[in-house]
Amino acid sequence: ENIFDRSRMAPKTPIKNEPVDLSKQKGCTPERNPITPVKLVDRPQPDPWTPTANLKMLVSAASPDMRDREKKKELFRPIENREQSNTSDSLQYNMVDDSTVDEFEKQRPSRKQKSLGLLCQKFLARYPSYPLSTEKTTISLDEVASILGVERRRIYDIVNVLESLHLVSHVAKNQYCWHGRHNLSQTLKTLQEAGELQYGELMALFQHKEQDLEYKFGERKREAIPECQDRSLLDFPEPDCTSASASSRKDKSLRIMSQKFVMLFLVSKTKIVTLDIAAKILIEETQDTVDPSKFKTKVRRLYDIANVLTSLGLIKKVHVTEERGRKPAFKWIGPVEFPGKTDEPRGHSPTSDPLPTMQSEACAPYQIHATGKQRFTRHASFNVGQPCEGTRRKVSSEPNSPRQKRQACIVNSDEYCSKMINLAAVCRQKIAEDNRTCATETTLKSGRNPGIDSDFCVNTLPQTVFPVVRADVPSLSLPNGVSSQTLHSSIPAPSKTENGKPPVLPNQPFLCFPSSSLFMLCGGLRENNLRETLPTTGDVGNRGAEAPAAVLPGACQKHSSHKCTSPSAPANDEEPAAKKQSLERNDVPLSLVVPKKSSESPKASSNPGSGCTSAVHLEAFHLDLASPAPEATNKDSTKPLDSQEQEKWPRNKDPYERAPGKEHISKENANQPFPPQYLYVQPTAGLSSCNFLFSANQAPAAVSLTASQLPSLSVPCVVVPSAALASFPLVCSPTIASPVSPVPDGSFSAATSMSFSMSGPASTTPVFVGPTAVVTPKISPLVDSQQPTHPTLHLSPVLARSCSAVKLDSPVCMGHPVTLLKLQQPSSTPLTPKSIRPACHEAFFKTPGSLGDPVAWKKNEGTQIRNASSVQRRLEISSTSPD
DNA sequence: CGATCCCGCCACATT
DNA sequence: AATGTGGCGGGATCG
Repeated sequence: ENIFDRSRMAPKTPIKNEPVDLSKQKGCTPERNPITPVKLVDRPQPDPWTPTANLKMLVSAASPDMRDREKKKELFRPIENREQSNTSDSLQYNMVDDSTVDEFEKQRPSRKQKSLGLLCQKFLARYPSYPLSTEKTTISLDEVASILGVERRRIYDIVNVLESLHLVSHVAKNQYCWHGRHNLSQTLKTLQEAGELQYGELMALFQHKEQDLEYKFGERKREAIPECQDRSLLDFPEPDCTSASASSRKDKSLRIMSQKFVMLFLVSKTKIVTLDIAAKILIEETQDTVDPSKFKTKVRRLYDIANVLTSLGLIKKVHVTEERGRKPAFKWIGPVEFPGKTDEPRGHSPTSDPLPTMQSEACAPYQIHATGKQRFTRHASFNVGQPCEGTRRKVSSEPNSPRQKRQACIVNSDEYCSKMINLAAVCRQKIAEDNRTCATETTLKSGRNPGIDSDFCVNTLPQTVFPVVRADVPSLSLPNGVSSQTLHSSIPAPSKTENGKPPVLPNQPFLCFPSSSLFMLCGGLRENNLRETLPTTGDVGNRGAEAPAAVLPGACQKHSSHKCTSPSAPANDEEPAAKKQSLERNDVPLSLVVPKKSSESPKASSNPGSGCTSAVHLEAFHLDLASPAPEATNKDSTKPLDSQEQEKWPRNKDPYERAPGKEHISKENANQPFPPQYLYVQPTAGLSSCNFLFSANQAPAAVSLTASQLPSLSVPCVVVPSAALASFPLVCSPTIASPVSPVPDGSFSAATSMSFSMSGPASTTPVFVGPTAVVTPKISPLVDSQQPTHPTLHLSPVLARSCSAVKLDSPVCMGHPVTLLKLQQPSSTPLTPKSIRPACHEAFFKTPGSLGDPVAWKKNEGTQIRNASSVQRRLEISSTSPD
């Protein structure tokens, strides 16, 4: 070091460092002695040099060199690192020694250059946003700190925020594991849900205006509310923190603050949060008396967090001018839709890894769900996907406990808002009660799951709720444009409807059968024969029961890596949570029908295989598509997918026009008469080992299948061993394989066959069954290519999406691109002011996911695609900002 | 002068 | 006790 100093610093050093340097200097060079004194004399020293400072200088000076040598010189200019502010002083003396010094001086690190935001960018630049699942990237704090030329403390600031979003995880001492943004949307979704529970009302209050009212309603609408309420209510009261463990003060840490901060954005209607409001909300304890100092401190922290979030591209700084003047604020510019769409799918699979942590940390409140344990188990398995598994273990084990504590803490913090919340709570309770009546059964189901982790709870609850909420089917049948609207409207309605009809809302498109084991899934495909299955659904449907023929094969694809839907039943079957099975389609299943017992009968009748299960769960997902013709008979569907797709493609070209909204949809509809629907019948516990999937019909699929290869399968139903399902997530993509997919139908058939065979044994890998041939390998490439082009995406992309989705995190598969689009549009569309539907969607998705096994899809193949989320984003963008 | 937020002390946690 | 973490707030810098 000394040497080093001499070469470079020598001149400067003397000036600055009085005592220390002197000693050193003396040792080193007598010459300087004289100098030093002079300097001192000259300058009374503005510099507060401290021994530490010297050390720092040395270190900093050294570090840069190190970097250059060792690493690439790339990084930054040494300048940054150096703190020598010696400038003036040094100049005088130093001039002699080094002219170069001056330069450094000039460049002195302006504050900005050292900002946390910039530092964070550098940090992020070192790691891929979407690392391959296979590669686990470990981050060494010391290493990074030295490379970036900052103190480790700063790295903590960054890492803590990143950890709150699950971009990294704390593996071990000084070691963090980089996950990238694969799970980001999932995390955000979770946070949003949590946020709604905790802050929805508060935010509404803060954001006064008439909006508030709406806001509240909207929130209530969302599934979260009811659920949350229960939880929240429960949780809040609990002072658990204390008891649970000595809550370490750390619990409140930056991490939690960060999550809460993000929640505020996600809950905020405007997506803009002012610092003061955030600080007020986040300050624990009495909101009444806001200790000024505390407030100030909080704001400081928020700046720290905001800097990191800004670097992540999730928020941006803005100013809001209010009566009083302009206030600093931040606007959320990250993804927003997860709830409904993107997230849904993800929810399932992604939940596995990310959620656990997330939930534990952030969402202490949600514990209710039953699903928990199962997930846990799976959870472990899930880990596979993630990069740092080995580490994970630790994490999972270790962190959990601590995190739990944290949760407790969180709860407490929430309490501070209790007053405000209480008001809301009252309302919620009412609502919740209503819901409960309806949901009770469902809940019970969830409850069945023996082990429930608090972590998972969040998801499950909402899910459970959803089913309940949606009652009406009518909307389902809706024609195109209408359908989309209805869906949305319907969704919101429920919440509002709280008035009284919990179980079935008139408006709602879906019927809820509390205990029903059946779920209907509606694929984007036009014809789903499913409706037959459900009386109510019938509307959806379409043609008769027979229609359903198109079996899953076409519709559903399983992908080993993909997460598709999950079927749920936990592999074990022990607890066949009815819901779990839900498939998800990521698509946006508009409606969900859960006919319970009653439904069973119908289904059973309808289904040949039904016999297996006395209690079958039927899940129906509905794509919003308003397909023009519900009528579209099977036969229509029978049209070769290709043809349809082809048509679509061309159209895709014009996406822009469509984009605006419904119109777009209508077109699609035209193309696709119906969203395909699938019925998934789960065997009740133990009953059958087989699961049946019925495709509403996708003609194409059916056709292809039968024609090409699965003559035997002519039957509309696909039977999948429950066990298999459990282990695999099913994805049903009503949509046809995009033309892109090279795989011929034959492949498809093969796939199907495989699925069956697979089912028997418990294979961990999910099978993807698609009407069209699905090619796993291909998928990835396709996805990539497609992604870039957003417009096209929506159409063909189905597969891609599904794939992508799968790859990513989302457990759910998106089967129907179209549907998604539609949904999004509406949501994105300015038309409906309220974003209600999103919530609904989310709930939707969640349900399956949460219920369903938490398949650990996410891992999937190594190659992960940016997810559906990205796609969605694009979509949204396109739709939202129509050019 | 208010908005930002760097810096690093020091308490607490972990090893 | 050493070391890792990270809460916290003084006070510098920015605009």
